[in-house]
Amino acid sequence: MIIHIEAESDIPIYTQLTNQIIEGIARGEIAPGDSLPSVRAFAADLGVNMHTVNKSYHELEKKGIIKIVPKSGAIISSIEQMTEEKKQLIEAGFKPVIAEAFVLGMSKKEIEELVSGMLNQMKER
Amino acid sequence: MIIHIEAESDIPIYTQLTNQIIEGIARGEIAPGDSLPSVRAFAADLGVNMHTVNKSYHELEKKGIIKIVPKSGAIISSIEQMTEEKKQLIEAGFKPVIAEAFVLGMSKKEIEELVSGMLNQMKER
DNA sequence: CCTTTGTTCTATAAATGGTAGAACAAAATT
DNA sequence: AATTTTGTTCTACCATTTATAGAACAAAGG
Repeated sequence: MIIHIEAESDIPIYTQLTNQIIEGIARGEIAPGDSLPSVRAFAADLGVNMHTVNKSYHELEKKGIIKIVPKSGAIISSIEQMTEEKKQLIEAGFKPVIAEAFVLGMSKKEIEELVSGMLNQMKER
Repeated sequence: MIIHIEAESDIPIYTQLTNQIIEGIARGEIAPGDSLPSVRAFAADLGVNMHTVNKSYHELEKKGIIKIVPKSGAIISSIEQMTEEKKQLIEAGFKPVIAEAFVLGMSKKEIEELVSGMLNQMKER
């Protein structure tokens, strides 16, 4: 999986990393059961600090996407059940981007097609 | 339009305000041509600092959603043409939320229905 | 004429983001 | 068994961001 960090971005490095790992899973490049590199190895690979990678991993664990097993590694979790709480968090994430797309002039149909197109880039389960 | 600011949130106050104004426009509660309150009046109303509202307004202007006319007010803009650059910014905004929803276990169909449902809360143009 | 307006400036305080180094105990490897 | 690697934890430092505060200004509005 190729990670591309932009130091100049206004998005924090650890967030860029978190998002790109999630996108890698969505695309099927890495799958549940697979291990992520160690924080030290990944940090050296990306040219960032160990603590920055560590923060990203803990963010992913908080979201329920990976499981950090001390002295063993960060393993991608299997998908658990969809709770109402999780669904509301996801909806809260969608809210501002949908409203902005609509206000900036995209039609409902265009937005739906954009979302469908992006979903087609992801690997079916 | 009702604005609800959560001081305890990890989302900056000016971002919360920006998003809720955008959502208000999307719902049709405020329309192009309408004026937003003055930074001082809005700040007093919300119980936040004048500069915080000012920052939100400038963020909205940067996005092309309002026009700040000095000594006159902040007027909601009409929708301009959809450029390829704007579409790519919107797509970049969708990317992480779609990937996360998918990885957290929502099916493509569920995601599409969630988006459609949220779009139906918005006022047709 | 007076108030309101957005802008601009300085200032302060807390939180965030990123890097850095060191130390530790446990797991994995050799 | 000895060594390396691992995630964790701690302190430390620095720049930026977030939020508030007050003051001053010129221009628009009533």
